[in-house]
Amino acid sequence: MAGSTKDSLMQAAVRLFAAKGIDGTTTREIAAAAGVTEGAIYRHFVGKEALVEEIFHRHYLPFAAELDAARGTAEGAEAELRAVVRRVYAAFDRDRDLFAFLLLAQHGPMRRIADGAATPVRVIEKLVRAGQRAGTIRRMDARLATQIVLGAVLQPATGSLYGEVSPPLIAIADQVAEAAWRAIAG
Amino acid sequence: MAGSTKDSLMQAAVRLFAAKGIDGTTTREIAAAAGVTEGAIYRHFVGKEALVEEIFHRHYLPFAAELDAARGTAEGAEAELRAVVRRVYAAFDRDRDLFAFLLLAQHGPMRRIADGAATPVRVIEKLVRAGQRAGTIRRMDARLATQIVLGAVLQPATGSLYGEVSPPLIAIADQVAEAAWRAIAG
Amino acid sequence: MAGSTKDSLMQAAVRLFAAKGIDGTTTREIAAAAGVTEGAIYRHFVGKEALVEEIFHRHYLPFAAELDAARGTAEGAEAELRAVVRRVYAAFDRDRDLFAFLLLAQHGPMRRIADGAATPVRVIEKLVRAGQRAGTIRRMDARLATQIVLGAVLQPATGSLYGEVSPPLIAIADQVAEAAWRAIAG
Amino acid sequence: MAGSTKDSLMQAAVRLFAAKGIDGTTTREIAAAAGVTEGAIYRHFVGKEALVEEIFHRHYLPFAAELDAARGTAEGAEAELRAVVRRVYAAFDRDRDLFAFLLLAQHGPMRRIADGAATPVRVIEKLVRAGQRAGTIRRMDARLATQIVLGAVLQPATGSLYGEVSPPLIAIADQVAEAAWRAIAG
DNA sequence: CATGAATGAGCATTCATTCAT
DNA sequence: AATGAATGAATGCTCATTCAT
Repeated sequence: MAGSTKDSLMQAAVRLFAAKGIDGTTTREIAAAAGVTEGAIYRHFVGKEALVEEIFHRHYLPFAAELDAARGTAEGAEAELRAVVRRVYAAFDRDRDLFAFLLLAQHGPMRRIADGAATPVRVIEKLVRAGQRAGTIRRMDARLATQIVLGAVLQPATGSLYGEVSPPLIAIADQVAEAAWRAIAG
Repeated sequence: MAGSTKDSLMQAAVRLFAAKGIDGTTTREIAAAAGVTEGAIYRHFVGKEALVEEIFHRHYLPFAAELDAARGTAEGAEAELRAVVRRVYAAFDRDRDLFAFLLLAQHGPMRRIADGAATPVRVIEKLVRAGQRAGTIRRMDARLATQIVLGAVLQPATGSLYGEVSPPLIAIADQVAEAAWRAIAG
Repeated sequence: MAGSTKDSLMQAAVRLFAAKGIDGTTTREIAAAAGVTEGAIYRHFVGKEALVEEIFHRHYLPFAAELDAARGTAEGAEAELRAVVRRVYAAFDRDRDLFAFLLLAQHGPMRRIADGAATPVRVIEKLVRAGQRAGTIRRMDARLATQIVLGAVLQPATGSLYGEVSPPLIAIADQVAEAAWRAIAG
Repeated sequence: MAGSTKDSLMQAAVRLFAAKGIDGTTTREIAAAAGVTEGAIYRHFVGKEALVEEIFHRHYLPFAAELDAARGTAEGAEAELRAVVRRVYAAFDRDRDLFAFLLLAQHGPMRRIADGAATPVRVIEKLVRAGQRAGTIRRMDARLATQIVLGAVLQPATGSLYGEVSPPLIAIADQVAEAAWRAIAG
């Protein structure tokens, strides 16, 4: 299959980035983990930064679209939120390394890239604003409400990475969705 | 004045770490920002890692103690939570760089250090368990409830660093405390 | 050609080590003398110390074996000593830098390595003990007799490095061998 | 007493130089071993090199004079040699560190300094030339004969530093002197 | 005399990247 | 496509030395 080495590199990079950070991971380590030499990286990516960006693009924006689609299938803000949380935790359970990478990449060099785009944050914000218009979500700053929900949902995922919460996360999805809902319900 | 250079170094380091990450900040940069040469770092710290650890120790554990004290002055879990959130946001407003550093250092090399100790996380957990015993907080996994509250409180701080929420945070402390409370209230 | 850069590095290192000592020679200088950049050193050696050790291993123990072989071809301790001295001085004339390096490395970090092994010192000691059993060498502490012979043979080589004795040393090999022999003959 | 710190520094330096070489010993280590701070070194010496030179001057040339005096009290080359060896080994037994330093300093930066001067080497050479004139020492290149004797005498000292020969050396002085004498006797 | 903080040049080593094969 | 050798800049750190106190 075409791109086998490229995939190995991206997979190895995700694992290492999740464990040691982007700056803390060297090209040598990535190559070694993928079973190739450093030079091979540059056959598939312009450089380390491009490798990071490609992983991010390949997963972050599609993930936002996936989330938005899940939201669209539900009726009412509460059901939408439950659908979104389920989808987030399913993604987490599917590939923890990738999720951890996405979590930390947002604080790093990916800030600009994710700026205007349809990110997961914007999906939740849309949901919040619709709920407020419908009167089911309390009147408060929508950006703030979004951050509160985001934190309530993502922090258990982070906590799971560090052993504070037991996997799989899908098992607690509805519980968290309900808690997040009460936090902002009108 | 005692410790002037050492303090300059720590202050400069916090600012740079918050902006570019620990691995992304060089000793050269820290020294330049503090107005000294690199060698001076090593008169005050064993190495870069020791500098990171000293900043962490000097602020993280004391911060947890401060939080626990704030919690102790309030009556009932709801009031306790409000007091804790106020204290957290006051700390954030006081020194955003330091708060940002503390936030990211937890994911990095500080994990072990903060392990058993009386961390902010444990302060909230204590509050949650007490509330559950008193029947004011819903019966659910205490660790999970802690993570939900933690996320609801800290994510707005993170969002503030990235322009999603307007400073000062103290202005929204009670609002957030109330939202976090509803999320877990019985 | 195999190992060209590696060989250049080792050759350059030997020359510089002989002239300025191991601690007194920098990786910068070695790389420059070999016509490469510093980084190239680390493709071939784990570090500076490993470079020193590899030079030592590649020459010191083989040299001991060569000496032992020369000893084995002669009959009687006196002839053996003459054969050994000839071989030592031939090696010196062949590569003075290498010999100088071997001489000084023995006092430095190579002490342990050469400890139990079949070193040149042990070759001479074997010769001495055999001579004593045969009655051609005086009864005295074999270790001491070995050191006396060793000094009588090596000091002219050291002296040659400093202009006290004219090269080539092979020209005085028999003379020195005879003097060393008389020193310990029965 | 005046010069107490200076003496401590020189004594500490000798010990460290003997153990780790001159380049391998740092000013920090010397200061620490002497119980002062680095700055104190520069109150007594222009720099590290001056410290090395002062130790060398204070001991090497006086030692040569002592040797020459010892030689002068004996009658005939053989007796002279015995007197010299006794004095050398007595010096070794008195301060092994100092002797080891002197031994290695000769290969290092002290070469020029010791060049024209009345060094121990020249004392032995004088003895050899006189013996050759008197007919008691074989006719051979005097510089070579000097090196042979030098090696036969000093190598057991070096060997003693490395555990090949048991101290005290004064116990084997006459034995070594006799061996060295036979090596060059007519 | 001695300290302790600071310097600035230099150290061994590592990095992301290039390129001939 | 991939390798393996090489680069050159940068990294964290150490060195001998200086100097105000």
